[in-house]
Amino acid sequence: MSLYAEVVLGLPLTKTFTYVIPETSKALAKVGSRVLVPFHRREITGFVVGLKSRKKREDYELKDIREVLDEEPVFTSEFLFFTQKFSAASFCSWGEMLQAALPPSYVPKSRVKMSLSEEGEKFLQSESLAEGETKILELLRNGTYTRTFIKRKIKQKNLSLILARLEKKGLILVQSDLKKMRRRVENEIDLSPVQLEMDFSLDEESGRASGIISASLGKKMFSPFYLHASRQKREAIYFDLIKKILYIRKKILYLVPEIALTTSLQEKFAQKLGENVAVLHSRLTAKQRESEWERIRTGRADVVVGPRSAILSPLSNIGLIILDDEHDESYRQTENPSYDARKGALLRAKQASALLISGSSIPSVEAYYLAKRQGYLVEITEKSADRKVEILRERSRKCVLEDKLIREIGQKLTGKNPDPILIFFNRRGYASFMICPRCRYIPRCERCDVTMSFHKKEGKLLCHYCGFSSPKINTCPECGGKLVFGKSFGIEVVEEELKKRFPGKNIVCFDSDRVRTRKDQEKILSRFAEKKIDILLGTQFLSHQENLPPVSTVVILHPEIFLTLPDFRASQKTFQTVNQMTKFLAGEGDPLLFIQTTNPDHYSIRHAAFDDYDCFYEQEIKYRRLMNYPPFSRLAEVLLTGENLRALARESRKIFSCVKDQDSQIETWGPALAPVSRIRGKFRIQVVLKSKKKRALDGALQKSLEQVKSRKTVFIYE
DNA sequence: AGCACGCCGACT
DNA sequence: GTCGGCGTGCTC
Repeated sequence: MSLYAEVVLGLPLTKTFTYVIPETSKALAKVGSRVLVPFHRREITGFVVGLKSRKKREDYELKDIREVLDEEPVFTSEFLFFTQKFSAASFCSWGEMLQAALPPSYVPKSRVKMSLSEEGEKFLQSESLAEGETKILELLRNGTYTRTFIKRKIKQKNLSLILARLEKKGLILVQSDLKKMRRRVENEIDLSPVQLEMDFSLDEESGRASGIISASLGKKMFSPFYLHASRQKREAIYFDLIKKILYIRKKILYLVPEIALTTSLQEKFAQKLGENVAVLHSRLTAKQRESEWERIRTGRADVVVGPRSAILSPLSNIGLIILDDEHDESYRQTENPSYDARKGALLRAKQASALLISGSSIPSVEAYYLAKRQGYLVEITEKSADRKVEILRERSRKCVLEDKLIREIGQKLTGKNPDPILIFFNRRGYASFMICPRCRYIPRCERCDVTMSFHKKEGKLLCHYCGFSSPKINTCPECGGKLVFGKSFGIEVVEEELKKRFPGKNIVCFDSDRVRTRKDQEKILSRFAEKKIDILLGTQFLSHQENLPPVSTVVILHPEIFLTLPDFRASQKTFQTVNQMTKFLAGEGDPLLFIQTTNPDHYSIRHAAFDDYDCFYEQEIKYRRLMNYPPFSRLAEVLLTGENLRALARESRKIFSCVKDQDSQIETWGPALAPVSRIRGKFRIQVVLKSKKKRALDGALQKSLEQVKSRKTVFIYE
């Protein structure tokens, strides 16, 4: 009797595929194993998600599994179940999600490669061929290449036809190669309980908070908590809880928004836990990634620390998931597979009957609202030190820095005890575009629908979306006029202005364009700490540096840039950014905060300046309620991307009409071109759906997406 | 996603 | 009439 396997593939397909398990592999093929399968003239890796002894229908001939790649499955059935639900909730492909859960080297794919045959070699010397054909053969003389490589090298259209012709004539050899990955499987081991010497003494309030949370440990069921407290307090409480979880021999998943934050955490853990901590993220080398992954899978690691992708780590027996800095939008993975790790954390904790602690000092209003309403909010409120705040209304658009600001900075720098100053401004480059005043020509990126930013220091034009750059041009290529800078200036202008106003002072600019390496970062930060820098100017990139020493004066220029974005969370983003920047104010010594803005009365800016989360929340939630935005509704943004704009337009209209047919009460926006309508040569069209009836939205979305052929990404806000 | 098939305009 | 564009459909 034959045995069949249900296989999912790492492609944007919703179906599973049935394969015959050959006699010889019967013992080996298990649920959760990787298999190599033939699929549409290719060989790719699939994942067994079910076994069957009878096939469903006889419509077509089933193919055999070529090879079972694992002796031990890579996925447990719990993990398969989790990813199935998580991918469905994220409207992305299950197979792609499973693929993303493995080290890339574990997902072999056959590459069809072309090489010159002996026949072809002879031909090349004697016969005459079409121009395209000769070019290809000449290229292949140098080696064996894949289709895509040849496509890139030779700018010939309908290449596949020519290749097919050459193959038919026997001039080229087409072979599929496969780099197979050996997987070093270690036996699972049962570690004796960790020797815990972690002693984090908690203050009274933190102790109480930790107590409230750990009280639910005994229940052994899913229990969510939201911890609203400062970073320091949160960390102490997390560690206290981690200790308790380890004691009952369960595992911990600790999520942070950025890879950079894993390093310092890892160090903190390593001192106490040694080998028991694993780190998983995309910047590890292939080898590191494999070894960390196997260590986690085999139960050698008790704690896994990582960014959003770590939600897909092969950890079993989870007792606690920590979701720190819950408000941070980098928990959202924006492409293939797209998901929100916060949603994943919730699902995974539920399935594991684990504790879930979300934490932040500036919660997203959605999460805060829910936590309040469902009674799992734990708060430790601290009054931040008194600060003097001055919000300067910008009067004329022409000046970079208001006179008053210049005076104040000058005083600070020359006063009795001069103290370094931090200045934040969030726009890279010198000017965000150049323009010909005569014919209105503006240099734009070839592959994206944006203007090229002018970077003076590097003397070039740069696209901030795809990274394409070209040398600076002075004259208009259309009419020969002299190009001038567009009116929205960048950080380099601020730097120039500061240097002009304060000659002799040491002014350093810290942005992602000029501070590239880790070493450069550290060099500047340590010089700043030693007070060898008078003014440190930086973009948001600087505000993400967590070990920046506090200073007595912080200046924020134009935080209202975000408010112009067509995004219902613009205020929240502004609040979070500004508030994060104010965290660098020292607690003592008359801290002083300046904000120069065209929008000085906006509540997000005002409340962030005074570090007043509660007031911000009250106002923001009012607005959300009024506008029926999340958390009072569910909002789904469907983004279609592809080379062909016509096809996209057609597909997007399909979504629109299908949703309307399903449920006329769902509010829709668009279809419309996305704010940036083309990136890297791919057009972007979006449809936004909104509904109070969350189930209805999901259902309608599911149904309409089935009919859409183009690449789609769904962002859910709730 | 990739890749083949099949149907329409512009050219040796 | 063919070549070569792109819309359409399929992959166990």
